Amino acid sequence: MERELTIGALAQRTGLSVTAIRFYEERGLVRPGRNAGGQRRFARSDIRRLSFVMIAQQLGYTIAEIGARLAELPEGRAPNLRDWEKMARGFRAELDARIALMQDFRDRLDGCIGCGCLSLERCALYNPDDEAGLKGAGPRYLMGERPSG
Amino acid sequence: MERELTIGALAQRTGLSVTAIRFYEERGLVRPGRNAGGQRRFARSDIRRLSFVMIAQQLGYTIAEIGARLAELPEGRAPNLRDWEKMARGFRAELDARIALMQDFRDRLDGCIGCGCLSLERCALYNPDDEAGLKGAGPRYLMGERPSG
DNA sequence: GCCAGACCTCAAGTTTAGTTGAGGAATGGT
DNA sequence: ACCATTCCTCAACTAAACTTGAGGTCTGGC
Repeated sequence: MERELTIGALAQRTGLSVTAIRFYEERGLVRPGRNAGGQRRFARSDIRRLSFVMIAQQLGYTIAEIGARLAELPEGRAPNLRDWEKMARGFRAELDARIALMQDFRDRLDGCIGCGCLSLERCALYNPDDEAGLKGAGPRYLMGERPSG
Repeated sequence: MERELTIGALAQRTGLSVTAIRFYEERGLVRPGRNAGGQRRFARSDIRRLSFVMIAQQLGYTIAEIGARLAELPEGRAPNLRDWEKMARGFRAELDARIALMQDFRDRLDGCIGCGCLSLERCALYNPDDEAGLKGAGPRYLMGERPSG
């Protein structure tokens, strides 16, 4: 049983394409070594790293945001369970916030879409009392940049 | 008080940029008329139409998906409350499904990130019992295309 | 009736997240 | 040694959702 994985093996294990993995390397999400012939050799822990990337992407995070999360993991050695758990705690907290926000959106939705207002100035969805909630972290295609007005 | 709005006025009311509104017209999300000089003139109901676009985008829907929803509204006349409510019902149902899915993801997350599995083959997040749930409708950057493997 | 500011079209550029293709080198089983 | 498969780099292409720029026209207040 090999200690290291070729890019093809990693692709098979994760379901990602080989080109996607190279792209992720370019963006700093994985840092494979090279063998004598110049080919990439990945640690087994990179399976998990890329799993995390895929999951976070499904949840709407960008590569840059995911990279920032992964940067919390130790650099030199393979991250252990404790490292992952620590990192996952922050991730889960953000996810909780996102879910709460979506529920909030949904609850406002009936009132807003169905209501008689024709102006966003009075729209509950665009002018919720707690504007702060919308300014927090999170993927921009989910939360969006608020229009400046 | 004017019955129709210029593109600039609409931009101010919605917080969108003028160019974004032109782009949305190109994609069929609004269908303004033109005045004698060839300039766009929008109905007041387009404020609401664009509000919907913005909200749906914040929730992760693509322009194409939003266009499909808006196509449910009547074409010739300005949509009334009942039209909007009918359309919003379907939208809300989808949103509920999305929230349920995210909660599901979150619940699986602790086990998956914190667990000892190094292979996606046994990962609860990638191989949930109810695969069907992931294949349903919804924005692809939230739900993602499942990798083929 | 002048003219700043708003509007018009069309083309090209931007970012994100990759894919596709060309041309070549390394790997590993026989 | 052979050679199919896998891997390498680099450049260019794709799609979505806009923005920016060039060059020109309309509108409306004085």
